Amino acid sequence: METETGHEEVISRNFIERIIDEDLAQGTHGGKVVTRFPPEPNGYLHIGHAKSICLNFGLAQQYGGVCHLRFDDTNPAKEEVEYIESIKRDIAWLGFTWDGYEFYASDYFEILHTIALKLIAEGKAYVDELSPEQVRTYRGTLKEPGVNSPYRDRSIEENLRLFSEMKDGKHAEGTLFLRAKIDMASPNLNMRDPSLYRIKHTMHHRTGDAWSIYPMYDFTHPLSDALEKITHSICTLEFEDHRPLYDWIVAASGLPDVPHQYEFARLNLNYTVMSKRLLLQLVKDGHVSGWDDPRMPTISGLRRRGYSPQAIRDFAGRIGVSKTNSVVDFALLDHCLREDLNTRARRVMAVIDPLKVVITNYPEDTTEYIEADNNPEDPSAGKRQIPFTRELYIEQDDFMENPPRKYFRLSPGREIRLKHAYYITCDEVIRAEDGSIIELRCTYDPDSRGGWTADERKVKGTSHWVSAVHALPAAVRLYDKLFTAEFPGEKTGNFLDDINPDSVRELSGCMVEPSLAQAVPGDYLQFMRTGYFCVDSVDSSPDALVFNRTIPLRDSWAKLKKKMGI
RNA sequence: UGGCCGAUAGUGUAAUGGUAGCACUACAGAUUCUGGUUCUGUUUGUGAGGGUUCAAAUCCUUCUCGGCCAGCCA
Repeated sequence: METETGHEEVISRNFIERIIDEDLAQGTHGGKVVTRFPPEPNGYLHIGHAKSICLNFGLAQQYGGVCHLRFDDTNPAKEEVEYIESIKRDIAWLGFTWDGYEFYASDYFEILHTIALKLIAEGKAYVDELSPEQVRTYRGTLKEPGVNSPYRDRSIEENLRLFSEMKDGKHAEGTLFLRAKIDMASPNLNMRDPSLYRIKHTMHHRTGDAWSIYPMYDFTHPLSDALEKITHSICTLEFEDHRPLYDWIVAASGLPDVPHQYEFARLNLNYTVMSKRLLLQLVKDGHVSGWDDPRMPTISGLRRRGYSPQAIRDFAGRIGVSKTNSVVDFALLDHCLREDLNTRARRVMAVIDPLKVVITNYPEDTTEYIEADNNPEDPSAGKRQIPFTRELYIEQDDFMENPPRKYFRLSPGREIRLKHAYYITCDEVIRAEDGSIIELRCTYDPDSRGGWTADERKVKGTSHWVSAVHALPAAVRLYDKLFTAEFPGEKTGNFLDDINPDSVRELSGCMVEPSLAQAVPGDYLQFMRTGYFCVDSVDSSPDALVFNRTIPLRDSWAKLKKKMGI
């Protein structure tokens, strides 16, 4: 890329790109780049996974390689088909394709078993029968070395026989297990004879009851990578300690292709939680309506909330890739969202908290249609006609009887502009018996049609509005952060203590412009002057519209109000 | 304190021996038929000490702080 000065622009690369560049230069993997995204189907994908997905699929795209989607389904006790479906849906929605490269670790069970046999035959693995408690004791501690299991030096024949019995389901869970024979004194606990296979008499969602032994992650993962000829196996920081084991397993297998593992820092976001265990708890305990609750940081939650895949991908690109543990500010995600939605969202008028306005000098029984831009940021989005009549609704917030300084919306005697329509002046305030304001009587200036006048007089305030007879009633859900604390659970140790009691507020009786009758889930909408919204994909129906607020518009008036102490 | 990893404005991320930059946030102003958008500007940084060098965020060294690891989970 050339800059204006003609100098070559330095394109900064993250540490993984540099490694790949170097590998390509050295011809390490025959010039190939093959990555993989290896979710365990035991929960829904969240924004942290999106970072990994964008990284792995993005790298493959960038280097003309491929990225495999591989389900790491080695623990049937926790995994379900529902999760596989949701994961595929989410990755596709984010905009990535894996074509024919869809794999399952369970497809390798047969060959994995063969490799296990080979390790046993070479004296690199043995069947142990220590109890789980004993295993813990024998493993030693962080500072003290472990002790060899008394079963460590069984004959190869006996190991083979026992392993075969395990496979044939002749033993109970937790009795026998296969472990690698490495080094019980290693300072790296992962190398203290890690387990390779455990007995589980559980139905597997793909292999059914074919197996009563299942391979462990540390055995399965490196071999799956080698089998698929993965070149760069990218995982998160907590697996750094596993890399020596990863390399040991690949070497012991004798498989020809040697993938390498690289670790990067997982995404942390403030004001939310990112572990599947905690997210599962929110779902199971009913703190949210499900994995796709619009307050959840899951991909499906963000989608239902109205996020665009482009915004999420942009975010993933901006947070960078490094080995530094960090916490990204939620404000950056907000920014990416608003920036994308600003160009994408169709502008509509919706009054969330209606206040009736009667224009006394406007004829009754007259409807005039006013033209409005669908998106001022994008002329190709076209225009539409909006009905204007004598009786309208505007936002309660857009009227104040005794306005403070710098308030330039409607108040008695003051003139404002109705967006796209006319200037109106408030003449009279109508109250209910309890004193509350229920209606405004206004007059309009017929010469201000379209929102301007020939005399070019300044009208600072502009309100959105809907025609009372044409407006569609709707429910609107105003979402806020799920947690009030920047680091949920930091104070008390229990993240539930920091749940935001006002994370959702549902308003009914909102009035939206008639064009919204055609809105469908997946549409990106901006309720002018209010925020970005979408049609709720679960609860909305044509005769009972439900909108979710994706994110409010920036509101400098709210800031000002706060500063002035109002 | 066994091992591994990390530390650059408030946050995230560049600079790989040669002018510490970018984005977000915050703040100030301009523009605006959305108090949106857009534009302009401002504040703030190399964890500490020592060393090598003409020159150190970068190399060496000591220290400090933080993260991860003792599942038959991934």
